[in-house]
Amino acid sequence: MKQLKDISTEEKILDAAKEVFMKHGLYGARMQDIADTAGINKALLHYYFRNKEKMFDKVFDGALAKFFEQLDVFSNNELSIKKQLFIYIDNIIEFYAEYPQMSMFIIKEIGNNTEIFKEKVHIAKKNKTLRLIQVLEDAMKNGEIKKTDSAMFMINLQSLCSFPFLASPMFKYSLKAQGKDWEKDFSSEKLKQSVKNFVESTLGK
Amino acid sequence: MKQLKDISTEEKILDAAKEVFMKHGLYGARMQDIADTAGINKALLHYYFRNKEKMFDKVFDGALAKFFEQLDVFSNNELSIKKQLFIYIDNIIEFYAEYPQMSMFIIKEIGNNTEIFKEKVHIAKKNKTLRLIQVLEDAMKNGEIKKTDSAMFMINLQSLCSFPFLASPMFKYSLKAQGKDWEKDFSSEKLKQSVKNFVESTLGK
DNA sequence: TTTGCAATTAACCAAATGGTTAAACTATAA
DNA sequence: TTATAGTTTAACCATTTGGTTAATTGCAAA
Repeated sequence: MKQLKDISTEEKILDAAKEVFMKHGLYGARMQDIADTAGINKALLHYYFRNKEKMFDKVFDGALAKFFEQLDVFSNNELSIKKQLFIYIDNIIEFYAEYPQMSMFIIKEIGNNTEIFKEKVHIAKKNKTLRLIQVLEDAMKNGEIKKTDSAMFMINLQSLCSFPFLASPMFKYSLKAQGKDWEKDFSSEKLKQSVKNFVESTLGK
Repeated sequence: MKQLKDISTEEKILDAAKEVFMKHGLYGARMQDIADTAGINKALLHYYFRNKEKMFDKVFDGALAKFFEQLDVFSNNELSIKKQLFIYIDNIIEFYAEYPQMSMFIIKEIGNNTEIFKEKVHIAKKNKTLRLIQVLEDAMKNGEIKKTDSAMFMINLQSLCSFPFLASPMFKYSLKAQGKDWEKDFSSEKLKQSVKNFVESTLGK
């Protein structure tokens, strides 16, 4: 029972920390806010995690690990490149639907401290090596897909998948002003289809 | 000379405020940081702008006005819809190249306080009414362009144009890890072309 | 030169914030 | 029941932060 309660409190804190850090970032997040969100005394935060930065690291590392998990698809050489891309699109969009603030979170922290990020990514990636661009260029040479600027393709792909979630407050507002309804006009499924269309028209033969 | 100096100091403060607010947002920005960046005493900030929020408003209102300026193209009915879109793409990408943090800035503030944002937008838009979606749907009915989900098209378009600038720290890092160089592989011109290709293949007949 | 007013600064204040500590509580093993 | 160890809390501390104030500087009109 003791063990169970321990985990529960630590869990409560981590959940609250995730929420608050995602919203405000390391810099803007307030310890009291996290404590209130978790429904516990502020001192407990320091009891479980020595200080703000250590707590932030825990949250950030978890986020990063989940982020890199999505890239595993491209290690599967048995699938065609397009199949791999389609699976990746499904996964990454579902991931962003669950953690809409994730890309902003990562972008901000990467910008604030490139060196530490480099180290963290190294750990999160473990032995995995991501070579999406290489995989793409190989497939282009094979004639498996149309030739195109591989780096720009990757940028476009990431843009299409993550921005809608990041910017949903803006889109909600903008669509409403034009007599549309975000909840009706947007869904993860629609976005998946739309991104796949983009891939098809860019790479498909 | 007095008048000129006044403007110069106020200008210095606004430039510094823009820089710091863009980087950290209202919540995370520090008045001392702004003062240091402007190279003046902190008290001067309160001398020219009563307080932090008022100063933030000035910066935010300016940003918002510039943002909405880009939408003027769609009021020009003499150009074909595709021409309008191409001009918009050129303008908005150049805008983001100059203010890379702008969309994150707007998104964050819209999310934090929808009501105030609504009011600000109302002022920034003035008499302009934006009906990009309506314009698109009309052109589809005319047979001027291919039929597609207009809301999703708008979302995709915004994603492609603004995310690369937002996420440039991430892309820089990611490309480097794959043996590529962001400075070489990415340029506003390349992005413009890429987005235009997207428009062409989505709407073109 | 002197006067007067706007611009600028150093020093200060109250509130907020990250962090600490000692006491109190809780559950379990003896 | 009691001793013990882990858990939780209220009260506190030092620093930071937004904001104020009174004094100083600079400059233009008299």
